[in-house]
Amino acid sequence: MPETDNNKYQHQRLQAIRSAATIFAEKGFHGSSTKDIAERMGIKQGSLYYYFKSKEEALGEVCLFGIADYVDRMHGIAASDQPFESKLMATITSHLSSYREKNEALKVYNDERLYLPEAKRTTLKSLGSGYRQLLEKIFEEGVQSGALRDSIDCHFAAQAVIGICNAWGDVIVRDPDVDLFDIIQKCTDLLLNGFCERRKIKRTDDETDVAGNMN
Amino acid sequence: MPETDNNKYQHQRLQAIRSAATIFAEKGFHGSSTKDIAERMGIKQGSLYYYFKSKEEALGEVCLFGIADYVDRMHGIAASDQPFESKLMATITSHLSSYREKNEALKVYNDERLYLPEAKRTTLKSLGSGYRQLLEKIFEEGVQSGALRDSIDCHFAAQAVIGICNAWGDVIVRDPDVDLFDIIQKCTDLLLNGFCERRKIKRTDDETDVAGNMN
DNA sequence: CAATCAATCTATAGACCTATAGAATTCCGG
DNA sequence: CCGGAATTCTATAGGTCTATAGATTGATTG
Repeated sequence: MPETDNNKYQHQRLQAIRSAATIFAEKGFHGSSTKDIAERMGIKQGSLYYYFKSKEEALGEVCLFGIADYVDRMHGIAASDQPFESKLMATITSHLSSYREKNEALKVYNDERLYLPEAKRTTLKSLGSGYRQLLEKIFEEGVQSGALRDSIDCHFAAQAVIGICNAWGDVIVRDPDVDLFDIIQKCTDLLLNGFCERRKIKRTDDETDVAGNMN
Repeated sequence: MPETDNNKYQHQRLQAIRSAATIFAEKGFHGSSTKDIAERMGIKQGSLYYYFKSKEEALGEVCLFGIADYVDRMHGIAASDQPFESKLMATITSHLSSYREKNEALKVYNDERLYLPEAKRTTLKSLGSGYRQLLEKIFEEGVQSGALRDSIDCHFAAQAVIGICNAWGDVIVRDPDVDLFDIIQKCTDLLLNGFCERRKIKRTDDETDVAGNMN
C-alpha cells in the first residue's frame, strides 16, 4: 500500500479519479461500472483496485476532488474586504468556473454524493454547508452594510445563489460552447436587481448597469 | 394485454408508477431494482412485468406522469391575461406545488430522464422545452408591456426561473416541513426585485414579509 | 358447476458486476 | 543483469439483477 508521494502512483491515482468523475457524471454512480472507468484510463477492470479499495471509495474521492478547492476559494472571498456586490460576483465566478475546469467532478458531488455511506457523506456535508454558511454570512454583511434590503432571508438567499449556479453548472458542463462570462454577469445582475424595470437608488456610477449582452 | 379502462388494471398500474417514482427518486434509476418497486406495491418482482414491459418503460411512464399536467397548467397560465408579475408567481406556484403533490415523479423527470432511450427522451424533451418556451414568451411580453427591463435576456430568464424552482424543488421533496408559500413568495420577490436595497414601484402592502407558515 | 380471463406467483436462465487472489510484467538501484 | 518492489494482468467466485415461462389463484359469467 504505497502512501508516499511516489510519482507514478500519485499520477495514476489522479487519472483514476478523473476517469471516475467523467464516467460517473455521464452515467451516474450506479449506472457506471468499474470496467468503464478502468477502460477510460487504459487499464483492466481488476487493476483499478490497486488505486481504490472499492467503487464507493472512488466516488468519495471524486466528490472530494470536486469541491475541495472551490470551498477553499470561498474562504478567500469571504475573508476579503471587497464590497458586497464584488463578493457576490466573485462567488458566482468561482462557482461557475469550477464547473468549467473541474467539470464533471463537481457535478458528481452534487448529484451522486447521496450514495456515499453516512460517514463520508457527513464529512463532505460539513464542507458543503461550510460553503453555504460563508455565503450566508456574506449576505448578512450585505444587509448590515445597507447594500441589501433588510427584509431578505439570508438563508434563502444563499440557497438560491447555489441553486442558480448549479442549474447553470449543469448547462455549462453539458455544453462547452456556453459563454461563461455572459452567464456570470447575468446571474449577478439577476440576483442584485431582479428583472423588474426600475432605477437604482445609490450607485457609485453607471458602470454596473446591466451589461448589455455578449453572446 | 388489457388496454381497456378496466378498473383494477388501471388502478394497479398507477400504483406501479407511483411506487416506481418513489423508488427511483430515492435511489436513482440504476440504483433501484424492480424488486424494490414491486415490494413497495406489495407484489412480487416478476409480477411487475404484467404492468411494464421493461424497467425502462416504467421510467418513461414516471417521467411522463411527472410533467404531464404541470405542462398543461403552464399553457393555462401563458394563455391567461394577467399582468406579468401574476403570471410569474403563478408559474412558480405551479412548479413548486407540483413538487409537493407529484413529489417524486417530477424529480425523477429532472434527474433520470437522460437514461431513457433516445426516442422517448425526445418526446419528453419536446414537452419540457415547450414549457420553457411558454415561460420565455411570458418574459417577452413582460418586456413589451414595460414591466421588465428591456435589457434582459428572456432565454436566460426562463432558464433561471426553472433552475431556481428545481433547486428548491429538491429541498421540498426531501423536506416536507418546508413552508411552500414562503418559498414561493421569496422566489418571486427575488426574481422581480433582486436583493439590492431600493424601493419597490408598486406593492400592495407589507404583507410580503416572511409569511409565517402554513403546514 | 364449468369455462374463461385477469392478476399474481414461483422458478430460473442468462447477463453483468464487484472484489479478490495470484501470476506476469515493468521499473530501477546497485 | 539481478533482485525486489511497483504496477498491471488474468481468472473467477459469488452476488444481484432483468426478463420470461408456466403454474396458480380468484373472480365472473353462462
